[in-house]
Amino acid sequence: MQDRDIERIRKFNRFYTNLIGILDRHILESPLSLSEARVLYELCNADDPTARQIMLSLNIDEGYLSRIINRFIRQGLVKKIRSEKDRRVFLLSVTARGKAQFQKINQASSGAVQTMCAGLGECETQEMISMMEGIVKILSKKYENAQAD
Amino acid sequence: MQDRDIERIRKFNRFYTNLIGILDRHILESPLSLSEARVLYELCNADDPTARQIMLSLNIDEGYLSRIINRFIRQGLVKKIRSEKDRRVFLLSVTARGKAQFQKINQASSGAVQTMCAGLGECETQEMISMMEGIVKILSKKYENAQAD
DNA sequence: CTGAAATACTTGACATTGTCAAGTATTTCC
DNA sequence: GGAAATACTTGACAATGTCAAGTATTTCAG
Repeated sequence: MQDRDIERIRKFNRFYTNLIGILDRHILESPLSLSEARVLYELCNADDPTARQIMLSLNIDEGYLSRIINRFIRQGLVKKIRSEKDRRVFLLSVTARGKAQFQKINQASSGAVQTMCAGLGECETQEMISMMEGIVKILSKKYENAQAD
Repeated sequence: MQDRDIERIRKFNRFYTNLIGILDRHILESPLSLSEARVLYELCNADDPTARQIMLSLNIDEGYLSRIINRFIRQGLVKKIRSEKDRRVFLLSVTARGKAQFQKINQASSGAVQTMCAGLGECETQEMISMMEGIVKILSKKYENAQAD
């Protein structure tokens, strides 16, 4: 691959980093931080999640995560019950309130995406989405479940 | 735009956020933090940069930036001279040492991109790049100089 | 069966990163 | 000439993330 190609990719990366930064700022208007939002996302989308599992899939510090989860519990967003199979682990579940909070963030996030696309024509939008999916398809061969480098 | 479309875009955003996170971790092996690296990038790529200008283009806190720049000066990466035209502003310039540091980060960053693309065929790579540029083209109508939301 | 090692989570201490607001110097413009 | 605006700095602090040691439980080699 040529230097010129790398430069083009990096240019995209800079552009998209910036864009994601703008989108994320919308989410930060919620009572949750970015990391908290990601943890909640993970909790809502994994089945029978545990701290360890989230730590691995989010590649987040174990202690930091422990505090986030316990904050969620204090806020009534999440419950944990000790596993009967292995009493070291806690099975985590999102409460109704947690799900509501998640929905709120979700809607804010979707709203931000809509804002980002406002003004684009239907055709352009579809084109863009299929390019996004094309990129994922090409890159996900390597980065499917990549957490480390 | 349909909910389904938003979800597809958000999926890409999650994928790419994750990918950028992986790439950034390479840069963090340098002595500069991510923000510092971005400031240095900006300093190296703007002409006659000033703090204010960087603050605007990076959308970073003024005080925070001030400290980063003064740290750079202490480290001999940057020099500032008071503008004769307007003695409130400082004209910033990157020293040889600063440029060397920048090159180092640059190379690490390019290396990370290469790793990310390793294993892709020439054709796939070109396809991917043109999709990236297609996305930028579509979105940059709105987000050309977007800093705020 | 026992005890050393491994695993899951917690906690304290701390470093880094980022934010807010007040402060100084200079310039602009009525 | 002086109030308002601009460019930058500084202090105080909050948010975020990291490291390592600590507790409880389980696994597994001998």
